Amino acid sequence: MSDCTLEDVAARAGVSRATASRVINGGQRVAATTRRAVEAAIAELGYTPNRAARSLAASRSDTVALVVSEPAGRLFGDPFFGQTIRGAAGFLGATDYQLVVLMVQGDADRVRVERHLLRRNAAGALLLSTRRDDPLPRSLVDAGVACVLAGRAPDGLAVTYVDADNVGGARQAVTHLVKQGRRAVATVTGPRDMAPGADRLAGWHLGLAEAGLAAPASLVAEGDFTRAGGRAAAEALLRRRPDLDGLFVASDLMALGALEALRQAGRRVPEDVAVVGFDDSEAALSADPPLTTVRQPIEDLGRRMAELLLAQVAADDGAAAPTAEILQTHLVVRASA
Amino acid sequence: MSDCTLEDVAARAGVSRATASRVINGGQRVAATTRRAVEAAIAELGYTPNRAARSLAASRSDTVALVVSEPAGRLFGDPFFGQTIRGAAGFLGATDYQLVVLMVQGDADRVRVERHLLRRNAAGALLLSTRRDDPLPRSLVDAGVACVLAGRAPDGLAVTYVDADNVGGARQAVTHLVKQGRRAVATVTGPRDMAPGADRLAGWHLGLAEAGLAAPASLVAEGDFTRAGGRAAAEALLRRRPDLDGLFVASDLMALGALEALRQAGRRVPEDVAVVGFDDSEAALSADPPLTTVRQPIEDLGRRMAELLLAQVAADDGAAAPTAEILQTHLVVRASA
DNA sequence: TGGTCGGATGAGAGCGCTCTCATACCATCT
DNA sequence: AGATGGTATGAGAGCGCTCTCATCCGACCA
Repeated sequence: MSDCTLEDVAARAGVSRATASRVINGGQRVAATTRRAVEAAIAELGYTPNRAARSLAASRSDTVALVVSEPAGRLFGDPFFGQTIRGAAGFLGATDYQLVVLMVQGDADRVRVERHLLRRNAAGALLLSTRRDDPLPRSLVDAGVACVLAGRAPDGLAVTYVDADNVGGARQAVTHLVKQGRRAVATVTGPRDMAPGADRLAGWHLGLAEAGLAAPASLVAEGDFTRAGGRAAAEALLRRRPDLDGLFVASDLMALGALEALRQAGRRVPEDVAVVGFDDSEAALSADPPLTTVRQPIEDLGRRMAELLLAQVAADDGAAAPTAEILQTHLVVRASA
Repeated sequence: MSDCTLEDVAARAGVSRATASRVINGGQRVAATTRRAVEAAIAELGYTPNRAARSLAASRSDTVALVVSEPAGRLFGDPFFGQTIRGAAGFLGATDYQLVVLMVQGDADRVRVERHLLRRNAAGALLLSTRRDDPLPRSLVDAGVACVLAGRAPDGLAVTYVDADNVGGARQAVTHLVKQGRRAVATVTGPRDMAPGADRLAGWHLGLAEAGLAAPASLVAEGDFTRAGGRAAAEALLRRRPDLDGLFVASDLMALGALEALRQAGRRVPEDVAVVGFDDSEAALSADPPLTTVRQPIEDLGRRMAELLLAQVAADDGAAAPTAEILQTHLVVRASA
């Protein structure tokens, strides 16, 4: 099984190396009998192509880079990171491509990774990064390196991306609250200059509008995706709007803080105030009461990113139009709303 | 910056390709002035070696495989997975090696991955897998492929591994409970045929022994690392030992279940029963009350695994003795104990 | 001064594969 | 029968690098 080359396969099948190669790569222009002979030889020998030789000769890479910018890793949290990798690696496992993980933790790394990609050491890149001002996506696009972003692309950047339906998910959450008879449905937002923060707020607006309810500024408080921030925002909301009876919080972690604030204020959840979070993190399940929340298909996101990247690589006629793909979210109803 | 080969560097430096290569690879037997000339050329040209060509010519791989067996991914949970990758990839980023993630989700994958590694398509493998009966580690060791396991190695397998100090962590937890004056300290264990389950139980025994307390079987209930399992085990414990005043639960998730059982039984935490978990997962923080727990240095674990693997690869005199490395755990005191 | 030794360097042969061409072959058409 | 076209195949030139040898040159010794 160990070392055996194309040459060996060719010899055993009684053909030339070129023909054996043809069979392996799609097998166009090969007579059926010849192909069968080669395939048999491959099976008997347990042949596996040498990846290095292959990509050297073809001057293309069989590697897909997953670039993780450190701030992203921190903010999105590990589950997000791990699940995305799982999705992408799972999909790529069925192809000839391999997933290599590139971590960017400082400027030296940034340069190294950028050079690596620009020199075409990977077929393309999957970018995980929250920073909207990260220059890497633009460099790659300009250099014609195939890439796919996780999360909505920055304005003005024509690049393929896959995102969870933040707007739709938030809308769903609000609709759910309204259906429970809530009329004063407030929201704790994420930072508004981050796409998920802005989008979930937009979804809240949409949900209220659909229900014919007003969305005054007094029902909006900005958090920062941390637990403490969620708590502070909820407290402000409670002060401004004592009539509050529904609360959509743009992340589970913030919702945990909001739950504290509500408890402290003597409000029962969900009797007095119904709460819906976002993310369906582990924390949502362990909250008290368990949090109704919006689940994002993170693993699917990783998978789709990989899929779209390969499509882009395959159709490398340069002019491949950037695609945007929005993955449906799903409301998980628990006790809090 | 883009394509420029060793040949270009050599030409610019006025030397032969061989000499340029020497400078890049350790630079033995090269005159100081020559070396400087080559280094200058490299800098000016922004040269980066072609990985494929390199590993083809040297017939070695610059790739480290991280093999994730699916059951492991599920059981350990995503945070474990993500953090390990982060640690390993972070460390490897500073070397010439790259981390490729290989997911094993079925038999086809198993064969593919095994063949991949046996054919030396990677310099070595980092193995993440809970199944003690997984045949992969043994195959690799037998074939002389460098590898490092996450978690204690199965008995009889001479292989390097890195593990968190499950015994010590559990001991610490128990000692903490005893120091709070608890005398009837029970434990909810993981499955005993899993190393972490067995080791944490051993730590519990150790802690009690050190405190001069007895450890009757009535204080032990087996869980399965799930929340429901933890709840059931705690209920059993409460039934058997109404005098229970301390509880060490071998995972946070199970501790969440135990907390439910205690609440239902009308016991206050920590007043009536003090509880300590294990893992310091996100859930621990959001539990009610926030869980005192044992934190494992997962990211360090990934980093050390990578480090030990490279050491093994470097010292490939075959007879490299397997190393075991145990990473210290750390008690995080919150409200539950 | 001739001989010797050792370190610096260059020449060149691959590593295992892909891919372009040229060639051989057969069928079809005039 | 000769011309034409299309398809299956083989020959061979690299891809960019490493590594073994042979070579060269200056230093040192007798």
